[in-house]
Amino acid sequence: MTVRSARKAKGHGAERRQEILDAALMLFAQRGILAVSTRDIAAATGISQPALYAYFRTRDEITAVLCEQAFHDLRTRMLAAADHQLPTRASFMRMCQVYIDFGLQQPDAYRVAFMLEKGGSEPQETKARIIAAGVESFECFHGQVARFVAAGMTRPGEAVLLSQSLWAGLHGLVSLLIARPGFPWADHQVLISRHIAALADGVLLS
Amino acid sequence: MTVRSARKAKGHGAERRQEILDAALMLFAQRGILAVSTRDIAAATGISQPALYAYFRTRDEITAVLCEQAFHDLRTRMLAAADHQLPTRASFMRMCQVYIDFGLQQPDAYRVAFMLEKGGSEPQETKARIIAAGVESFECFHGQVARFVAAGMTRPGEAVLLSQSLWAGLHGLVSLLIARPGFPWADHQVLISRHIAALADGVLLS
DNA sequence: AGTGATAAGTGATCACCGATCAAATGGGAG
DNA sequence: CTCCCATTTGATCGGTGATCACTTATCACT
Repeated sequence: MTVRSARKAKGHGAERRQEILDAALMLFAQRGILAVSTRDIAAATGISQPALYAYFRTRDEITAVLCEQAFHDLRTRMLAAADHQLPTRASFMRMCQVYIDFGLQQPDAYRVAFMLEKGGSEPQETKARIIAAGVESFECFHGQVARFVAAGMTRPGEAVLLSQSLWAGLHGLVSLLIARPGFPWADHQVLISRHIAALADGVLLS
Repeated sequence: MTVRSARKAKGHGAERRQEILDAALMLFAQRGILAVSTRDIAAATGISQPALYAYFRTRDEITAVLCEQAFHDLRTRMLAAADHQLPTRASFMRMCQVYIDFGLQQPDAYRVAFMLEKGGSEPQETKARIIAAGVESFECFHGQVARFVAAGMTRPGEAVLLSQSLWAGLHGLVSLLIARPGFPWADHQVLISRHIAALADGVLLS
């Protein structure tokens, strides 16, 4: 009797799982999340469609895992950008820029986390994981904002209010640019700069 | 040969169409847009599912029409709120409040207009109508912002930049409150007030 | 090396979806 | 009363997510 059965078979266990995630990520970015079926993912991975369900309970769980990975990335970026930075207006704006860049570079993950329709059925546990990933990133974000509050640089108001308001301000631009790419936007660079400046004026003391 | 065939049959022509829209609106608000099928709408209207296609070419067209109606309402509200108002900071904040109230009161229409996933296929014409409804509302919004710009009350920058930035700021809070009702938000009233104040500080001259 | 247990993978299938079609229905015109 | 045709429908199509019993292939143990 072996203590642990290290069996791996064809799919090589976790490797197959990552192959599925890679194929799904590519297809999502290529055709849009809702336009990709489990059969598409299976075909791109090189396995049959039912085989997916050996690694993921539902289709939504695939998107959830991809979402978690993306938000882990966002957290890493925000912490890296803030590390050893004094709380100045410049670093405040840099933090905003990091958030916006993330959303525009990972539009699918961002969509899943913050813009998706509430599913009709009840994959509560899966959905909870997605929201938790977003919340975790927000809390990291809130931690950064709290530094500016502690430094006395912000307008009056509780830190959590300022954080949520600022977050909403950033999210608004990101989500609109993602959801409505065909809108006659002003030049993205200029618009983003002006928006960040407006947010800074709205949150920081002049 | 009659000049105009005023035939009306069972469905009484346009009345049936409105009945379908009413039933769909109720179901959308009740279960979420994606969780309502054409069979559900038909059953709630009291007709068979294929009968829907005599009034709407696709399911998406039903949501599009509901969306257009809702945005017509938003336009009406914004114009009513701004009528005969001098451009003051108070009226600026009132305009923001109207926009936010609309989004929170018509979350489904708002979702369709600004937060929906790009469909896999190509109902270009239907989608164009939805976007057009949103754009029309934005242009109305832009017209209001332009009044504050003309009055010299705003920070430097082109009017279109200020409008799009402000719109994004408002949209961010609305869309997040809609999409993530389970998030540990601060008190809505307080959060909205603080957010509007921040947007005013970011757009208007102090 | 041979064998049985078991994980991995599959074809077939289910219920449901949006959409379409030929056939049935029923109210107005002559 | 009869015909006409817009309206409505049951049946059906291809596609979806998910599940099932079954086959396949790998490993542990003799």
